[in-house]
Amino acid sequence: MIRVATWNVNSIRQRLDHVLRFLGEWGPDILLLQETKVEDGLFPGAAFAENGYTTAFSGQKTWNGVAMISKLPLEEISEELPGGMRWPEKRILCATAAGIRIGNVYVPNGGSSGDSFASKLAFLDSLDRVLASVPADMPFLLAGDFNVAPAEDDVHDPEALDGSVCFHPEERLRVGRMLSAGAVDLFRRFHPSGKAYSWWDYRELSFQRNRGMRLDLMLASPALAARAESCEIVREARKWQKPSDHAPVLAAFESVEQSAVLVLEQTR
DNA sequence: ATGGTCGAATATCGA
Repeated sequence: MIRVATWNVNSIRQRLDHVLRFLGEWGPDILLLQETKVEDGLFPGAAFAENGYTTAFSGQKTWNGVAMISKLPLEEISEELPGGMRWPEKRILCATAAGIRIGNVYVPNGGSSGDSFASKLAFLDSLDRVLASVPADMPFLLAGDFNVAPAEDDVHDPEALDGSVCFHPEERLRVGRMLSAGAVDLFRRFHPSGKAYSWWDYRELSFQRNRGMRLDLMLASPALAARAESCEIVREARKWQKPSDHAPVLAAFESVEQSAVLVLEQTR
């Protein structure tokens, strides 16, 4: 079994204790982080090394920043996604672990000014091309903070929020394209309906009132989705002292050896 | 319609 998680931590330096606690209590083999908000020279890699994890990170001062924390070796670490997608800000990190090519993304929020929304749509268009470039038999995971709630069950009030940032038809259309092209939204594979959120605004007691959005997604290629065993949102972490506004999302996959046995049994 | 709460960096901006 291989466990992979994604978490927008809203500053790795503010959330270091939370990340170590999550690693200890939930045991992911690989954890993808977004919004680390730290340049590479100040990334707290030693704290993870002391606990037996290897790290890869791509950060910048003040904003953005992505990282991967792993028990397993991280190979072919790159700031480029399959098909050649790159981005001028530090929003992309890609590596192979346990034979799975894993793309970690922090999609622009797109909420502050006019051209930032256009840039968000361009980022989502590029992700669509990334997925199209991946062969169906390649185990590939595209995960992170997409800043898009794909469906009505992914927001607390779809009527009120329709057309607003993170629940705008143009954003949902683009995520919908990825899903209809064959990418599998792992959380919805195991929880096809029902309200579910991974982010709650710090303001207006949103978490206490459970008014949130499901913005953190794990999209699996068909080959990897076939090996998925579970996918959960770890709401508990949003209750910890001084939390991130996002909760981790954790998925489990059969190891290649397990799935090979399954295929043999099915073809017998 | 506005502001509400965080984080980085120290006045505001981004989310």
